[in-house]
Formats: sequence, structure tokens, C-alpha cells
Amino acid sequence: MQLPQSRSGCPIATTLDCMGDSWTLVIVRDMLTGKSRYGEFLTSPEGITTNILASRLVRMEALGLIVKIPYQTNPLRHEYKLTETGHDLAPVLQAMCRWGNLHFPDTWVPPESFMKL
Amino acid sequence: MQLPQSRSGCPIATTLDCMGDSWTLVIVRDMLTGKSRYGEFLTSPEGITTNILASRLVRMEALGLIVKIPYQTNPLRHEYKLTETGHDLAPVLQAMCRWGNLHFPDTWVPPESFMKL
DNA sequence: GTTTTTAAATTGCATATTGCAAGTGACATC
DNA sequence: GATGTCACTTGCAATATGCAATTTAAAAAC
Repeated sequence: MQLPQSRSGCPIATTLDCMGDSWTLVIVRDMLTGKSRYGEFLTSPEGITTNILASRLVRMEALGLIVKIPYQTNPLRHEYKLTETGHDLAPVLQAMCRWGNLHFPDTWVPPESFMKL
Repeated sequence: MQLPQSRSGCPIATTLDCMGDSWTLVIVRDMLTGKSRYGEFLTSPEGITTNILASRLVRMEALGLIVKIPYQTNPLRHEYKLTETGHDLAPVLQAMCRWGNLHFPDTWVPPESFMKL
């Protein structure tokens, strides 16, 4: 996978250099739960805007977290799928889920299937 | 703990609203590994700047991730310690460590003690 | 007892990123 | 021919970040 500009050799800092922002992991979450199209990501309740979504998809593809797969021609359109590298982020998201559920009681409890990915 | 402005009820999104940036978790990492003073955080290899560090410490205290404890008077100075809430982030950092080590082979492997926190 | 050092910030300013809204292009449907 | 859908792109204001210099208060050195 494509090493980002990394601030140090620390695996935590390097990981944050890939996804230390408030949208990338939300998109990974959506992909882990079955979404794959631009329009689907826009419907998530966090309300990502189109410019941010487009720029994140480009960045995530460059990092090797996702791949772009054509699902039609005329006009050419793609869906986005997690690579194995992207899918491997599941434990990070699960740990965040547990922390969020523990400290913010009003947050949704995810389906068990998500916690076992 | 103090609920941040949250984009949705999703525990992942809510967690990211607390620490979806590239510095907060680096500071948590430093605290988990024994650092507690302003000057110590500045020595980490990522090179956080003083203005960002100061603003993150204020924010983390407001979120209840850390507490400010006086260690001297004249002049009054504080050290920063993780609350239980902050300490509970260890599994998130450990998951990031595993992902970073797996996909960026040049990253440091943390001591076993860190992975067992 | 004046200067220097230390620790913990704050300030100013240029650059980068984000958020919001509107626009675009290619086709499908009415 | 007009309208709608999907996936973007563009423009611009607001916010955040990075960099360097300055501040404050006391301790330590000379």
C-alpha cells in the first residue's frame, strides 16, 4: 500500500496520517455496512457534502483503502469497494463503537454482525 | 462526560467528533506511555506545535478525556492525566497500532506492555 | 542583583482545509 | 423538448492549521 507522508515511524501517527479526519472512517463504516455508491454515501445521517466525499474517495483510492469498479458504461459509473487493507480497519471501528457506546449512552448499538466483521 | 456536537447517533461518528483529527490521539498515546507535561508532549517526534497542543489540551479537558492537576505553585503549573474515559481509548489505539504495523512494515512495533494496557 | 534559563503558554499571520450552495454533463424518462 | 437522476466540479466564505516570535513568571546562574 501507498505510504502517506508520515510524521513519524509510530504506527498510530502513521495511521492517523491516513485517516485522521472526521470523514474517512465514516465512509469506511458505510462500506463495511454494504454501501458502495456515491449517492449512497450522501444519504448517511452525518451529511457529508459532495466536494468532501469526492476528495476523500480520491484519497482513499490513492492510499489503497478502496478500489473503483465500473458498474455501467454510457455514462461510465463506478462503485467503490474496500480493499483488504480497507476492510482490515474493522477492528479500529469496532473499538470506536465500544468506546462511543460506553461513554455516550445515547449512541446506537450496532448490530452484532458489524461487531464480528 | 461532555457530549460534543455530534453529527449523528452513530457511536463511530460521535467518537470521531471527539477525536477525528490528527493530533488528539497522538497526545493520548503519549499520556498512555507516561508523558504528562506540556514540554514532554512537545518532544514527541511528530512535532506538534505549541498553539495546537494548547488548544487540544483545552478541548480534551472539556471533553473529559483528561484532567489538569497542579504539580507546583509559584508559578502555578499543571500536569495532564488521562481520566478513565481517556484511558478507555487504549483499545482504539491498539487497533490502530496493529493496522499500522500490518500495512506499513517500517512502523515501530510498540512494546508488549502498550498492547496490553 | 542583573542576566539567563525554563516551562507553559499566547499571538500574529500565511496557508490549507472545510462547509455550503450552485452549476455541469451524460444519459434516461416523460 | 423538458425534467429528472447520478456523479461530480466549482466558487467562495469560514474555519483550522502550521510556523515563528513573543510573553509571563519564577528559578538558576553568574
